[in-house]
Amino acid sequence: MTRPTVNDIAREAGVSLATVDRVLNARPGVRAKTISAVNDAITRLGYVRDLAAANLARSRSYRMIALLPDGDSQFVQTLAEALTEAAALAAATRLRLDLLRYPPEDMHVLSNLLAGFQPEEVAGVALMAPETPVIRDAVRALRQRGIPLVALGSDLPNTGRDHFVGIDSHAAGRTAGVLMGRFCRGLSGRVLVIADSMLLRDSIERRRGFDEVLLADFPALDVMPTLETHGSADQLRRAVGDCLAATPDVVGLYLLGSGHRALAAFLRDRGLLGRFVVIGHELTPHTRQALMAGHLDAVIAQNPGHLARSALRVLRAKADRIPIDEGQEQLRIEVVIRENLPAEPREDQQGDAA
Amino acid sequence: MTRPTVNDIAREAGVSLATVDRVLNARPGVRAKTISAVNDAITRLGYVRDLAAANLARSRSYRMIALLPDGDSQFVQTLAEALTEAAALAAATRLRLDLLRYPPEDMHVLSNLLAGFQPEEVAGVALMAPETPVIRDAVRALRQRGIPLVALGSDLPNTGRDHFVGIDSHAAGRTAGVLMGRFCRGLSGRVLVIADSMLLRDSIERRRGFDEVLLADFPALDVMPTLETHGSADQLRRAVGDCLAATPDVVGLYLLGSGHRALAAFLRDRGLLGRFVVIGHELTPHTRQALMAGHLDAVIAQNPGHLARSALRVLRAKADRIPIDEGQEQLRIEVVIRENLPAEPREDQQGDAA
DNA sequence: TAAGAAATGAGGAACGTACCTCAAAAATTG
DNA sequence: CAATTTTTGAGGTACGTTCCTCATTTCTTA
Repeated sequence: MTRPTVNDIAREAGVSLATVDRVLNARPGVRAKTISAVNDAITRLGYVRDLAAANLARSRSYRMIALLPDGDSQFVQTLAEALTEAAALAAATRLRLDLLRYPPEDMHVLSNLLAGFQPEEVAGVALMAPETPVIRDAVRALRQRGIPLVALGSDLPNTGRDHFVGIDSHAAGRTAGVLMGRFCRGLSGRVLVIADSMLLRDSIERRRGFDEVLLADFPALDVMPTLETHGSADQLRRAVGDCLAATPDVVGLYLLGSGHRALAAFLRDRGLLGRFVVIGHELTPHTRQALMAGHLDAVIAQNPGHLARSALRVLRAKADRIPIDEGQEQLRIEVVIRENLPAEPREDQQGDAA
Repeated sequence: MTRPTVNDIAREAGVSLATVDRVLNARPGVRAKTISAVNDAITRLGYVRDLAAANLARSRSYRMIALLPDGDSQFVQTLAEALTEAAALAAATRLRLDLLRYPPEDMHVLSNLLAGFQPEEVAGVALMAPETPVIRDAVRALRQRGIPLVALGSDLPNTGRDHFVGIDSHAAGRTAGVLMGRFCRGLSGRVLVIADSMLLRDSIERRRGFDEVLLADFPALDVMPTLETHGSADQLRRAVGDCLAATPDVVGLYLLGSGHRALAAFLRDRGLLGRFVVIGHELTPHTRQALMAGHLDAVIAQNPGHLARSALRVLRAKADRIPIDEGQEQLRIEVVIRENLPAEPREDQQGDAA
């Protein structure tokens, strides 16, 4: 009736507890025949190791590290908060997360940080970084030392990272493209694409997906070359202003990255708010506000809370060398419009010990 | 350096371990002054109770029950699988889930089932059922006995259920409405609404949300009275056929419930596939296929995996009387189009004991 | 201030697993 | 077959908490 324990296995298999323990924990000195006898008993009884007890006995505690670029990106900021929150909850199951920020302008700082992590101290690393050669090497070396690493938000496919926690940027761009195309049904004209910088893998892939869809399925829409703002509101005003002046038949705006506040301010000044179909990425206080006000028609987003929790779950699984639940870790490309905007996250996080 | 334990609290507060235990577990016989002394020590040390150890000591095991209506609804089927899968994972943390189905035509069977659950045996119940008077009474009685209950998929607001795991149907209907309106930009005409039955709370609320949006924001579209199919493909063919014959200017179809396969077959027969904007609910093998084929333009969905895991987490939290993480339990109203369709779930679930 | 009640302390057993040591048994080798 | 190696058994301690008992101290109140 109750759950079988290691003692039950021993009895069932006709061996001692010590032998069961050797088999369960893959310790040496057991004959193949005995091993299979124990495993048979395990399957016969339907034994499932009590992870709580196991971790308690091991007095295992996991120190994880999350590395995010420094700067004032709203998305990174939100993700940092989500990580902190997820870590607070995971603290009850002996996981500690240190959240570090690195200067995005110098990858050597990050590389040195990574090089300093030792397997005795660090049970896993979640990293959000572009895949430069320096980083690639540092990640490879880290994994060589036996420290699991998951790429967070932006993939590092050529580093052998253990897992990627995030959404497929290309598919996200395609999704944005379809929405742009469909929301512009019956219209013909040009679509402006605005990015911080086209050096980031994410931006490139989104743009590629977006273009694909518009080219194939919405011939009435014409996608213009990307306007790069480098995070500057002035540059955005200038670039978009010039472009609108030169091409009067703009019907849609696609923001690959940030700049929603600057764009809204600019459009408001010109009396153009609501004139275009506007689609952007990531749900931040700014995009949320723009959605509510109706200046922004849709946002393609990944849920920072899910991102954070998934990263911690995967890292723990990797540290324990147990398989991950693919279904649970598959993050959705969310389409957010005003009508399915989730309620504002509340601020009062009361971690109560009682 | 290491995590503080109950012994550390005792030392810090200058009391005995027994007293700390009394405070932590809200046992009687401690002066208010002592309680606050202990709590101060707890906050000073940043103590977080080790849940693994706590549950081990309690040798608490949770037997939860999930109750779903019987029948061949694809969504319920998928949800049942998700629950089984989530339960398999939760087994490692001493949770057992019994999944029961009840005949949807007789609520007294369900009511009797609920009446039979005793708090000594059942740590929590997840229930998907319409809110009839019989059920309302049974749920109230259950909670009176101290058994936590969460409403699954469809809310039971007047029963005092501990929590609702699911999405807001009204908002889901509004979301469907906006997509219908925007995907029909430039068109004017009628929109057909097809439902299994309008007796279900969900259908009513979706319909209400849908109507609201179309009425307020898309005056060019005219919503027709609901066609009820009662789950029968024939009835669907007849009703939709009659309606299309009578009103030639139909531009959109909205499926409140199931019937995607029957609708696709009907439209194919008539050579009408792809002629209308079609929007439906829930991601099932049928809607997935229809999305891929392009017969269905968007699906408003809730993620069955999230639903299942959220239900188990909430029930466990309720059983432990600890607060739930609102952020994590807030389920999103997903908008699924072909471009953000998640990869087909794989079948090979390998639960490995080693 | 003495009797009674309330609060606190001391100690131990238990939960299921990990990990250790030492001795005994079994298998393998020369 | 004896010597050696390998495998197995027996038993203990530890992890951090819960929950119990019984003794002792401290506070109330008549």
